[in-house]
Parts: sequence; C-alpha cells; structure tokens
Amino acid sequence: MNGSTKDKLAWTAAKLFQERGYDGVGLSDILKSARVPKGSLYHHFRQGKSDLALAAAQFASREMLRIIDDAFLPAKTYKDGMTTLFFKCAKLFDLMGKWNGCPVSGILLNGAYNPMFRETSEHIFDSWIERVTAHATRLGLSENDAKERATHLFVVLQGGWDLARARQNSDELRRLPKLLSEGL
Amino acid sequence: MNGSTKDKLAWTAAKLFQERGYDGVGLSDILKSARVPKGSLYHHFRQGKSDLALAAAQFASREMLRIIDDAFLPAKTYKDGMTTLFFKCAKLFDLMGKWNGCPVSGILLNGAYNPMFRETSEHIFDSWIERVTAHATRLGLSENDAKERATHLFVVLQGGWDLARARQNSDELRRLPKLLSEGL
DNA sequence: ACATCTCTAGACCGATTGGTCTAGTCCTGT
DNA sequence: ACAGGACTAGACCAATCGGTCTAGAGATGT
Repeated sequence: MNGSTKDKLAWTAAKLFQERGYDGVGLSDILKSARVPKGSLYHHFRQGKSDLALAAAQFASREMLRIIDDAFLPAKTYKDGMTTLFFKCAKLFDLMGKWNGCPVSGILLNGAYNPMFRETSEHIFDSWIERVTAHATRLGLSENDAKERATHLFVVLQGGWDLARARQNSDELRRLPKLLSEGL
Repeated sequence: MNGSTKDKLAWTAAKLFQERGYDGVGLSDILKSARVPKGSLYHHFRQGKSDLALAAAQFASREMLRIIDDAFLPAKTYKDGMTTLFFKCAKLFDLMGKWNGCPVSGILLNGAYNPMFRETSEHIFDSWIERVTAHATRLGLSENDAKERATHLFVVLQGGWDLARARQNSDELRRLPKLLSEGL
C-alpha cells in the first residue's frame, strides 16, 4: 500500500515533534520509532525533515479539525460546543502523557527560523478559527461575533495548554470555558 | 568584573533561545554571538548548556517581573494595569522582530524532555501570576478574584503571543484586554 | 618577586546530526 | 517470463553537536 509507510512516518513525526519540538527530535528517533529505513523517508519526503514536518503538521491539523467537529456538531449552543472542546482537549492532554505541546506550535513555531513553517502554522491556526467560526454562525451568532469568539477560543486554548503543560495538570484547561462564556 | 561575562552569556542565550528554542540553538551560536570562548562558558556554568538555559530563563523571568511592575505600579485600577501590560508586551514583541516566543516557554517548555526544566518553568509562571495577584489585591480585588484574574491574564497573554507570532502581527495582543475586562 | 586563584582561549573528542547514494526487493502491466 | 517503476534497506558522508582538557593570561595577596 502506498499511504501506509508515508502516513506512519507523518504520524510518528507528529507525535514526537509535539513532545520535543522540531529541533529536539532527530531523524533517527523518528525512523526508529516508526520502524522505517531512511531510504523510505527520503523517497516519500524529498526535502527530508522539513517536508516531513509540514506533513506531520497537516496530519495534526486534520485531527484537531475532527475534534472541533466532534465537539460542535452535537452542540445545541455555542457555549456547549466550546465547553465540550475544552474538555476534549483536556482529556487529550492527559492521554498524551501531559507533556505534549500544542500539535502545531510544537512542530512549526518551534525550532529553526523558517518562513515556510511560519506561514503554514498561520494557515493552520486560521483554518481552526474558521471552522469554529462556521459552527458559531450555524449556532446563531452574528458573523462578527462568531469570528471574535472563535479567535478568543484559540487564544485561551493555546495559553491554557501551555499552562497545563508547565503544571502537568489539565485542571486549568477545564476551568477556562467559564472565562469565555461568562467573562469577568 | 565577575558578572560581566557570565551575564553576557545568560543574556545572549536568553535572546537566542527565545528565537529558536533550546534545541534550535547550538553552543557555538551562543559563543559566537556573545564573543566568549567555550572555556568561559564551562567555567561559569559547570553543567554546560542546561545550566545556561536555567540562568537565561531566570534572566528573562526577572525582566518580565519588571514589565509587570512597570505596568501595574502607576495604574489606578486593575483594568488599567492589565491593559498597559498587554500593550507593553505587544510593543516588546514588535521590537524583538516579531519572531520571539514567550521568554520562558521558548526556553524551558521547549526542547528535550527534562524534569528540571519543566519544574523551573512552572515556578516562573507561578511567580508571574503571584506578582499580578499582589498588584490586583493592592488595587482592591478580593484575594480569590485576584488570583483567578491573574491566571486568566497569563493564559490569554501566552495564547495571544503565540497567535501574534504565527501571524507576525501584534494587533491581536492589543485587542485582548477587552476580552479580559468585558468578557463576552 | 612569587605563588595562587580566577578566568580566558581554543584545540580536540566521540557521538549524533541531516542528507546522499547504491543495491536490492517487491509489485504491476504486458 | 520479464521489464520497469515504486519502494525498502542501510552503509556512508561531512558537518555539527555538547562536552573535556590543557595552556596561559590577568589579577591579587603576601
């Protein structure tokens, strides 16, 4: 099968980059963990590590979009969907061993100064915000309100994730929906 | 002077780690940039790179505490101080070339899995929250309210900084005080 | 003047890095 | 059966990594 080895590489790379960042993971780590020889990596990803990182980020991004949909599709209100999303992320954080960073910032914002990495991470973040905005309008919010709230959601999720990581504790992540729904 | 070379190393390391993360910066980069030979580094920091990173993080942390005080000491209300802090951070972000990450997460959460790094970053974050909490109580908030708001402040600041970094634009950072003062 | 201590200076080390290259395996179409 | 492309396999490479070590410069106390 074509996709299998390539996907396994991207998936493994995503997992490791989230743990230790782009520069913190060597190709040998990825290859050992995925049990794939170096030749295969350079067959599927001609530019090597940087190509692999972009693919890994897209992989992680698609998973996040799936989580967003899972949270918002059954929701009756924006507040419900948003709260569910935070709880899902807190659970994911715990499952991942409480060490992982945000799927994309760990891969792309991290590590070497690389313009294409930065642009890709910008697009990915925007795609998440856009998806939440779409759910928000579907649930009755005005377009401007939806966009603002979606942006705030990711600001708070990102910051909450970092704090959870530093504390090795996802509790704060679960408390944050209150901030976003009630304000203070 | 004793402190001079040592401080120059810590300061240079802090700057570079914020740009490219712990694993993204080699000792040779730091030594070249600080114009200090390797022998001096290992004289002042016996454990080498990890020691240097801890010192650099403390350096960055002290600067952040100073910025917090600068924002809150002249403030008449918590809202004023908080807003000033965000604007100061936005300005700092622009001055730093719009690439740098959060001073501490770039250094400590990043890179190799290292328990002492994680603990140090937790303590540093907590010291920031504590400082803001102290300012908040001084400005009339109840103790519980102060602590909650201070925590939210850093969650939002952290997330906003990441978004600004991805977008290479500090505007969102300047819009966030509204979220924290008015809620939504 | 000399000994002593702090600090600078950089050559050097083994290990690991990302990347290249060739040989061989496997699958597919004819 | 066999030709040809897709893919695997890993030896090999120069460069760089973090870290060690020795030699000497500079300041200080006696």
